[in-house]
Amino acid sequence: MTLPSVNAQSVVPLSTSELAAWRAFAETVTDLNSALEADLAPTGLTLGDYQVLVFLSESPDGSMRMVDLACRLQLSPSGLTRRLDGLVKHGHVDRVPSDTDRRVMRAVITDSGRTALAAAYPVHLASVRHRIIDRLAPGDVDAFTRIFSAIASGLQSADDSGNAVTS
Amino acid sequence: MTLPSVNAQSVVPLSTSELAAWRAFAETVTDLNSALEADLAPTGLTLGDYQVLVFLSESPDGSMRMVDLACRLQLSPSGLTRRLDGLVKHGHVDRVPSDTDRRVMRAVITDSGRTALAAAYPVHLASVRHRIIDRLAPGDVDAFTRIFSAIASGLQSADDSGNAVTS
DNA sequence: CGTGAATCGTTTACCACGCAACTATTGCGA
DNA sequence: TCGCAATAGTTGCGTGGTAAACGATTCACG
Repeated sequence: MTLPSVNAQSVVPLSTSELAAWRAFAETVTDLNSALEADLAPTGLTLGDYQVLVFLSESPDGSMRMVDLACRLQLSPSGLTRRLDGLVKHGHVDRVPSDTDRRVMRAVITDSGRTALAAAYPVHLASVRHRIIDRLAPGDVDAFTRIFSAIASGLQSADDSGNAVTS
Repeated sequence: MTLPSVNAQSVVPLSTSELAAWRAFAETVTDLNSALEADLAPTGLTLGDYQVLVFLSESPDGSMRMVDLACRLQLSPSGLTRRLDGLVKHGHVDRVPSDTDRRVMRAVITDSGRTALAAAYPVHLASVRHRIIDRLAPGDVDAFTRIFSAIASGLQSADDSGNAVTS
């Protein structure tokens, strides 16, 4: 504890262009999410509901274990329980106990769920395209992918380890 | 139901590279926010608290009207009221009624608030730098700014107007 | 086998936010 | 100047998230 918190003080500040990048990002993400949510709202699905249906529909048998689904959705177990409650109430998803492991419940997309997803898909597609993709200059699509892949890869391991990010 | 919902169907799907960009973004943003929040947690401030203090400290007299602050924070009036409750309780912010308009309350950053902000600043700076900026290739910083400025500009007007986004 | 650790899902606080209703105040127009 | 719409902030309520505690089940290992 004699060392002055290792490296917190010695970080080189953001340059003007770096600061601009960070601010543009931070100020936009919230609004963007709100817009995507609002675009999807007329379909009767929230963005969260939509993602559940997407993941389930992409599964070969249209079902997933709760744990796996929660992981994909970046949701806590209890959060997924609540989110599924809504989808089950609307008839878009069924809860089915696994026959091989009596601890696990599988979420299964219903016909109603597939119908709702099919109806929401073009709306969401148009939303993403108009709000984001169409705003990008030709070369920026790849830059976009490159940037967030790089950020994501740095996020995987270094949670509270602090400095062991890379070199 | 004869017409295929006007224009939802006619949207051109995402290409492989466009889809990759969208997925990389969508899957990363949540984790990134969690990481920034976790990095800042040891300072005793949430990201939301931090932003309040930043905005107040940037004001010439260290104070702002609730409405203006809520707008900057992209928060509802009630949301700001409650967020300030916490900061006031911790002594980082004072509520002071305006002397020119008795409807308005001004949030004022206290010495304690400036101290907490000064302590949190290098932590947050290091967080943003390590999580984001240092991950970017040289030319990508400007691409980052360009991308989110473009997205933000498209968000400003077109809320539920649907298609009047641009051309 | 059998027992203790690990896993799975839910329930129970608790917290943060938005919406709508409400009070107080201001400002505009007849 | 009177009255009414608009504005500012707070509060009650519903929603949706997490963390922690809990029961049920499975797994690993002696």
